[in-house]
Amino acid sequence: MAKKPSLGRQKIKIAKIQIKNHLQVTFSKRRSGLFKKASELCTLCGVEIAIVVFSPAGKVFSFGHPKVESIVDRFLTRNPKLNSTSLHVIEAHRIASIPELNMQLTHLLNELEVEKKRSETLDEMRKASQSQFWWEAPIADLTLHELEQLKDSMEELKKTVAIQANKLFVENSNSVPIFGANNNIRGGLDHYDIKPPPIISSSSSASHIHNYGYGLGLF
Amino acid sequence: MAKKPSLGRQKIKIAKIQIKNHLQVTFSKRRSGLFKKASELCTLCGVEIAIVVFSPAGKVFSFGHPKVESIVDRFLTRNPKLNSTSLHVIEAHRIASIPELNMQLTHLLNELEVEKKRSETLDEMRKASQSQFWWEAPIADLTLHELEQLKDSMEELKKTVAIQANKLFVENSNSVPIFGANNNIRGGLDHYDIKPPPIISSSSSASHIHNYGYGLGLF
DNA sequence: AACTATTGATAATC
DNA sequence: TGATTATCAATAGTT
Repeated sequence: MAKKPSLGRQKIKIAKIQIKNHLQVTFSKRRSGLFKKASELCTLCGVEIAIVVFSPAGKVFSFGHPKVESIVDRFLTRNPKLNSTSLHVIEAHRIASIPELNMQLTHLLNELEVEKKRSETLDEMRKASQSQFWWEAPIADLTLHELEQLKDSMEELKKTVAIQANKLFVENSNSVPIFGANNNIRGGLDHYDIKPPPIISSSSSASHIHNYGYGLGLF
Repeated sequence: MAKKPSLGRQKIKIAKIQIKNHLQVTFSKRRSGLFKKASELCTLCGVEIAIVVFSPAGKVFSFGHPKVESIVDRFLTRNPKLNSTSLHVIEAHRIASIPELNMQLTHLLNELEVEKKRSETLDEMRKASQSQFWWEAPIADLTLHELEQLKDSMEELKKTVAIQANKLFVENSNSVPIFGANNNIRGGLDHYDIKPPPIISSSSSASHIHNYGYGLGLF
């Protein structure tokens, strides 16, 4: 009888797999392969790795050692872990900068007052506008699904605020002491200090709208 | 003549490599291998991947398609892309003449929270610096233990700030029904977002940051 | 960095 | 899913 053993692995072109079932299998296999490679790299070289994958189905898979959050947070804030040496340096600056901190705090309290007044004003305006009609409409008409999405959005905002708080802390803990060491640096660092960056970041966040056509409404 | 060809690849144990030189070579090889696998997975399965690696030397290497920031941001906020349904909802609300005021207020509340957080942080730091005298001792006199204490208290502060951020959010979301009445939160944040400011991205060309991107001709 | 013998990953198949 | 196998691709050790 002519046996037909498996052809075994065949060379494939690196291009989008069209057969959905096939794609799912390949995704699963290669994802676990990728995570395995990552874990080996961790062990062999003692490095820290985070991997985040959004599947075509919108599921999120992640690998992280020691922890995805800590690594991506460090990446986002561009803050390498402080070793004791850099702590020395930073702390030296901090000690020299307590008066500067106070000055900043005073300045900030002023800013905050201004912000509070502005927001109070706008809140008044909002209340006034409530007497109009715009919000009589929607919520009751939303489907459960849509309500869940609203909930997600709100949770995202909550999370964003928490994350930003962390970022602020880390940024402050690094950049503030430097202020005391050199007044001229202050202006430059102000950019990535606190103020919600103006329009600039809109371009980066706008880019998430474009994918390459392989998302096809799956999200 | 009896040549002595390479033994070729030999099996290795997955454990931390001790020989530094060897480790560096392996790290380099396997890192590029990992990124290549990731890019293949992107192409084959049409998924979005972000990888961040902190090398033992503290350098950052990253791979991202389409963009590390957008992916990790989505991961952190646990918020999948808006699908056409929610986009439709948003647009419906917009057409229904939701006042620009709402967006501005959302933006402003964000700013205010950020300002509050900032001043809280600085206030904490100021208080800490006033009450803990040992900080003011010459840095050289600090023991390792004291430095660790410092680190711990900084981390504690970070947590406090994050918690406070949550409280603020909840308070505001209770007193400002606008959040619930329209799904504009995401859209609003897209324009006024508190992402890591773009300036830093210029440091991706800085010597200590190494980025690999799918679609940049690197593979 | 380039080379090659081997191991390790995985495409096809069940 | 999970297992098998023939093959391809990655890489450890060497130059």
